[in-house]
Amino acid sequence: MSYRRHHVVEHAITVLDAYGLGDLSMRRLGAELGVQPSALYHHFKDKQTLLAAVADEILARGERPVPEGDWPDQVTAICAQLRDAMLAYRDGAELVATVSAFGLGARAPYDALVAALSAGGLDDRLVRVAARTLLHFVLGHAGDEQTHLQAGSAGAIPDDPGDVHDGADFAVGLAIVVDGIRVRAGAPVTGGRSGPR
Amino acid sequence: MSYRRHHVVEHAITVLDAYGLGDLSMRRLGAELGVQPSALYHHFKDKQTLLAAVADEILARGERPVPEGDWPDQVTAICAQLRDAMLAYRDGAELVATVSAFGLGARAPYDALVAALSAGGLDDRLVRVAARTLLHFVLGHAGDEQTHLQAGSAGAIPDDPGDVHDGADFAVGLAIVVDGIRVRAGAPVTGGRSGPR
DNA sequence: ACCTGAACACCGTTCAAGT
DNA sequence: ACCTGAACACCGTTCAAGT
Repeated sequence: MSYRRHHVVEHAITVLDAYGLGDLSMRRLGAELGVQPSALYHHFKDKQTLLAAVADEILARGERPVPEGDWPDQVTAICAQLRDAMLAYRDGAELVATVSAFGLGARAPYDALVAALSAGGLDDRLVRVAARTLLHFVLGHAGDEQTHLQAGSAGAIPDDPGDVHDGADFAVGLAIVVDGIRVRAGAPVTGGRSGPR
Repeated sequence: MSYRRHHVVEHAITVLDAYGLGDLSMRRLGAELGVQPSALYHHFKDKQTLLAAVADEILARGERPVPEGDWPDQVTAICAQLRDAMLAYRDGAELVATVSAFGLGARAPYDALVAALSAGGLDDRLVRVAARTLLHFVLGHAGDEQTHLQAGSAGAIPDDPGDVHDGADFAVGLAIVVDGIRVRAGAPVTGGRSGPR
């Protein structure tokens, strides 16, 4: 819809990536587009709605085809894609988390997870709980990663618990959740090494 | 420290619970305490620091002794306590999530989880990743619950994916994560039913 | 140590009016 | 349909000065 509306979303992403979520204001956005702030309210009912559109666009830009395979492979791929999409822009994870906390945007990843889990034959209740649990992990972990990533290239960060936060940590955390779902689905647990102790 | 500082935190919790995080401003807090907003900066270096103190106080108020038992029992109890503490005050989950995203507060639950997992004999790397994964699940789920809980007693909420969000969903999600940790630790998976399919 | 008063540099949102 | 101009009701933070 509306060439102008899409243009606003695109420029909002530019501002977000350059200055961060805290500096993404309606006034600033209007000014940079050469328009009064009030003009933006012709395209978006409020700031939340604009942010939801921005989040959805960021997620859409990161979209990759879901690979062939069983549900654990697909779920892993969807989660990795979601993480990559959020980390691709400054404060991307915080933005998506904010927006989805209000129940506004970021439905695509949820729907993709539900589709993969359902096709895997899990029952509906488990599908819903598992999809949300995966999402909570990915959003939370990506938020942590981004905080620590951006702390390196900017202001100080306090003590910090947990330390590492690289791709390897993400893979381990994700494997924990996927294995947990496997167990609950009654599937054999193939991924985990089964005996350091 | 400082009788006055603690008094400010206590009143901030009152305001939070009555009007929500969006209405918890330095100016309003000052006004209700019969003090200029600038006076608050004698006790807290900025708003983030005040919010971190508020979050920590809310978590402290929800503290319960960790029960005897093996690590899965202890971890489950710690997570349930954390959830209850956040749900006890309006916007409690959102507040704790915000604050811990900045790496400022909410270290107590993380430390408690690390202690329980370490005592369970898991290796250090797994302990850290597992603790964060549990935290992401609990914060995310509690945030969802609170959004839907408060949507009932106030403004409208859009479509909503995932639906249920009661204590039972929390238990299932938590069991998924705990089982996943069990698998990775090489422990026998006792909790899950092992065969609807 | 704790607080006041005043200022600085901002916000989101609404609304009549214009083209 | 899309935008302007002006206003309303706010923000967080700093800082000299007071007691």
